[in-house]
Amino acid sequence: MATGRNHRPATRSRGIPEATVARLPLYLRALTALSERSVPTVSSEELASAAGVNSAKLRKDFSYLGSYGTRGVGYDVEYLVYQISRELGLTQDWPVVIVGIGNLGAALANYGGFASRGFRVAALIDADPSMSGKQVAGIPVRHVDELETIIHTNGVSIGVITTPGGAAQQVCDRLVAAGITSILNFAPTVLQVPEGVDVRKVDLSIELQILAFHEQRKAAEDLSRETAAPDRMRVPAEQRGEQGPEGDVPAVMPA
Amino acid sequence: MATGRNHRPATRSRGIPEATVARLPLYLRALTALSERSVPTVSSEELASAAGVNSAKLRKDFSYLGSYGTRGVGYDVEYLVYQISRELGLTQDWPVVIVGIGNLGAALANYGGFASRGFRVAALIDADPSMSGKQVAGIPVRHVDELETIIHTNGVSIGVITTPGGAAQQVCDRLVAAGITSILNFAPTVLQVPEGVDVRKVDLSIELQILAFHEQRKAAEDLSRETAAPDRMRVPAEQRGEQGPEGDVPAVMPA
DNA sequence: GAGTCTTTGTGCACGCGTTCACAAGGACAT
DNA sequence: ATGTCCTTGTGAACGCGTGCACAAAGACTC
Repeated sequence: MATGRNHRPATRSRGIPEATVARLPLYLRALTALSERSVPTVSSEELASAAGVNSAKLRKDFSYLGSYGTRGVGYDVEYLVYQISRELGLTQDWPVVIVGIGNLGAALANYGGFASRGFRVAALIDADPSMSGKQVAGIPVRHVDELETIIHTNGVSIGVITTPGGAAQQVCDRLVAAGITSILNFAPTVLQVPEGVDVRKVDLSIELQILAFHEQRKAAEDLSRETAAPDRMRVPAEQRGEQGPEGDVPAVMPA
Repeated sequence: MATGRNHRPATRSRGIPEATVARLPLYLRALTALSERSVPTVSSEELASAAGVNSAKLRKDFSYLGSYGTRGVGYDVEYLVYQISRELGLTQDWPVVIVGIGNLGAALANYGGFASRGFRVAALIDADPSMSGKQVAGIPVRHVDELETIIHTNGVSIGVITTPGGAAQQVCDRLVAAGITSILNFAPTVLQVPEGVDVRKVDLSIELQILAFHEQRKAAEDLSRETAAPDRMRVPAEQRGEQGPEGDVPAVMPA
């Protein structure tokens, strides 16, 4: 080390940019892989490429955590793993409840990625009484009536909602009232929460729609590049249900 | 309304900011709900609140699409639904393949949100031969050897990867080679793709880690506030493994 | 110990996204 | 018609995130 001299850039654990926080898990994953291969050190260039980001960005991200690298050498893998884990709060064990044990909830319960890295499924909760007591991924499903009790007894502060959209807000309200302050929402619903509660959402159909937008744009570009005369596009090529990129079919006009 | 007609603000389908595109599905969902309740028009304020965004942002977003509102009145719900659907490319039907029919893949196959809005599961694909022929959500699972054939015959351009992390890059390469240009990746892997291929990732453990970060920060703030003033609820000093926000335990220092 | 080489850490500039604040525009009543 | 009232559409300012480019700093050689 010897580098220990000062370097406490004021922007310590307080001011880490949100965009950086969102990338730390990515770095952590890449570093863990390196660690398992017993790689001792890694340069910003190598690590950045493994994490799929730009090396300057990575260095700047790490600079918010502190000066953990060695110039001319790179970063100590084990040390970085520890620092990032600590920064993300993964040195402690976060109990999590999953509410809504349908296909998706069951899939998440079975997902191995939980326990491995600081998270533990404290309980599975469902509103269907016929589910109660059944085991999913070795964990018994409990009725939603017990929600508050479960949260208090286990000191849960993170909840995952995998209910149908219609039930999500209701479940959310109960979770928040019971003391949950972080929610991961898989339901296709915009949750209203009070100040101080974090919500992150994962929404399959939104992601697909964004992809569809770009896909459409790419198709339109290809089409206009293919035909020398950009006047009339719309060739049978491609999928059946086609539509000009400027398909101004009024269809439904406002009255 | 009679407002229709004219308005072609130059910034047509070309320059829609990415951030706006990502919000369009949100607006669309809120509008669809209004449409089902037969609400004829909606103001930017109302719609914004339903979509969980700021009304100025919403108006600016819509301004990229064109001038579809009526001053003093608001937006025509049906008309906006149509315009946004068209912009997102949902007036056509996108065939999608899901690769990796484990718990998650099966959950997605069962998810109703697909067909309802412009997407159709063209095939389920898995590498396990014993899965082949079995039905999941009424769709037969086919072997990964058929991947290329399936994609070509159905003109698929969007692929969903729900394999384990180790297989993801390999599957991705095959999808891209077969002509897929948009990928939704659920595997915990950073995919390398050539120029022109869009990848969006959904990663449960990354989301949880981000929540954990904020949760830790909130806990640290509460703790430091508690020293001065007593707090209502919140029983113990938190779960077992607590750690100061500045827990500078050197633990392992690099050489 | 001096010089070279490598890689970090960061100052700076730029572009995107967000928000404010208000003029422009249209509906509706009189 | 004319005036009032309401809501949109947008110019402008600001802040965050990104990427470049380079000086600073340590390791390694001779």
